[in-house]
Amino acid sequence: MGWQGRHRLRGLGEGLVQKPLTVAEQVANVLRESIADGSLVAGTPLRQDDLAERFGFSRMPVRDALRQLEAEGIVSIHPTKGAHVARMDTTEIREIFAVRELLESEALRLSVPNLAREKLDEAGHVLNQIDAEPDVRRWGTLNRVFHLALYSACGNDRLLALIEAHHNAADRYVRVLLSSLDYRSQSQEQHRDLLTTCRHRDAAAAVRVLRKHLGDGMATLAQAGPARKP
Amino acid sequence: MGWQGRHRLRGLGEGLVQKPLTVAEQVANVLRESIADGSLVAGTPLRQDDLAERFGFSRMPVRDALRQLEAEGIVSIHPTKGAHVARMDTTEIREIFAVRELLESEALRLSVPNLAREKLDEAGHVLNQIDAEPDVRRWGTLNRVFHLALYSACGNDRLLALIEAHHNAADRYVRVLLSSLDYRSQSQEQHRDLLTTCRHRDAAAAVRVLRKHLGDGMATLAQAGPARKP
DNA sequence: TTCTGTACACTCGTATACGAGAATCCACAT
DNA sequence: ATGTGGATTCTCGTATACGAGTGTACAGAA
Repeated sequence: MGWQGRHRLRGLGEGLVQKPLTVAEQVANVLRESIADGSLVAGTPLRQDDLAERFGFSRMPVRDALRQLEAEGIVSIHPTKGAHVARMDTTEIREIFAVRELLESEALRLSVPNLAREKLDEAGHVLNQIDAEPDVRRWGTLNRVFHLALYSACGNDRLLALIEAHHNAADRYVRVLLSSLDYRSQSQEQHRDLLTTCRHRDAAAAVRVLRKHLGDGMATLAQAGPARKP
Repeated sequence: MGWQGRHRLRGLGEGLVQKPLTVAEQVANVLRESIADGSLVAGTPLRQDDLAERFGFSRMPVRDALRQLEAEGIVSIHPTKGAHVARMDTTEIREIFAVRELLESEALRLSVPNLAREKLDEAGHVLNQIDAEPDVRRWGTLNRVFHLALYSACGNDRLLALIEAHHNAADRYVRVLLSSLDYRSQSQEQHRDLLTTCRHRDAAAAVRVLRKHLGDGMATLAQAGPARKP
């Protein structure tokens, strides 16, 4: 496992700490990232003792973090049986992508007319970063940043939060796709189409591109067929 | 406060306990219900010590419960400052209802063609229950049951879960509406229209009715203007 | 050899305990 | 009378400790 931080968790957002970051939240952030980037694969048991020892804290903040992640849907907890990285079968992936398509289409439709030029440029910059980024692990994060930038002007924070949550839930599976260079170039092409339509303020066309983008991703994923329950 | 259960929490679903109900979950259920039915109004501070003593347990399960409720968006937690029942200003209510309209319209559209006749009858039965129910506190629950019954055949469990969560988040504000008999009768009328269109398998019409139903509710709420920050 | 029962080990849920940070209140000075 | 400083108190976050439930492994009997 390559994610142990061990006493060195704080490191992002060190300067502008509005809310004091509790240990539980830091642990949750590290675990979420490790799950998203594939370091922790589906089904991996998450023992409270192990995690506590690994991070160098007690079990209490670990418990809090696990509960938080359970609420986000990326770990499952059974009382007396422990927690494990949530599994997703094909039907669940289909469900997630259906919800994503619904949420993101609406957000995009609302956002396009109000998108500032800076945001568009920012999104374009992220696309270039993706092209230049060799490390697949960071691709998921950049992908999320790009999409959220396009939705950012939708004027509904709750909608954005939902979208981000579902992105996180799906990221570790999407990452499987990204190992394929074919899919990556196809995805980037769609991303640029998306950005262009947004620049032209053509919301309807943008939504069409987005729907195809998500549909292609899901189809590839469902076809690949993720791991089954043991 | 009229919600203290104190050592007598278990009582619903006593027989078929698939997962052992932890104390934390029981506490969460009681708190959620108390918030939804208005016993705990927005802004009420939730002190861990108080709750623990009131319920007769220690602070640990209370902490777990609060974290769970925070994830559901109905309580806010600030580290070192404690938890309180989440406040919602007008814009947030607007956001919630926008999301609800999006989610529930889609669920209804998908569900209508597949709704079994039993479910329709069940929904109709719930409507009669609402008419016969004098206690406003139970109205919110019945309302949720009715709506979810109509969506139940949408074939997307995750979508249903999202809808239920947003119902819970909004329930305590909707409850304010229900104290008005005017709104209650209007709402019931729309409910029956909704059921009728579903019986005719007219998804488009059903969605129109639902949109108006939700739109009216939000408009009334936004106009009423909920409590401000102190 | 196989099946069963018992005992052990493991993990979680919950309780208690301690330290740190924030808020409040009172006293004192201006 | 009012503003400021400090001390007390309150609450939370985290650590440690204990009890209960479950799974497993080993031994003994069929």
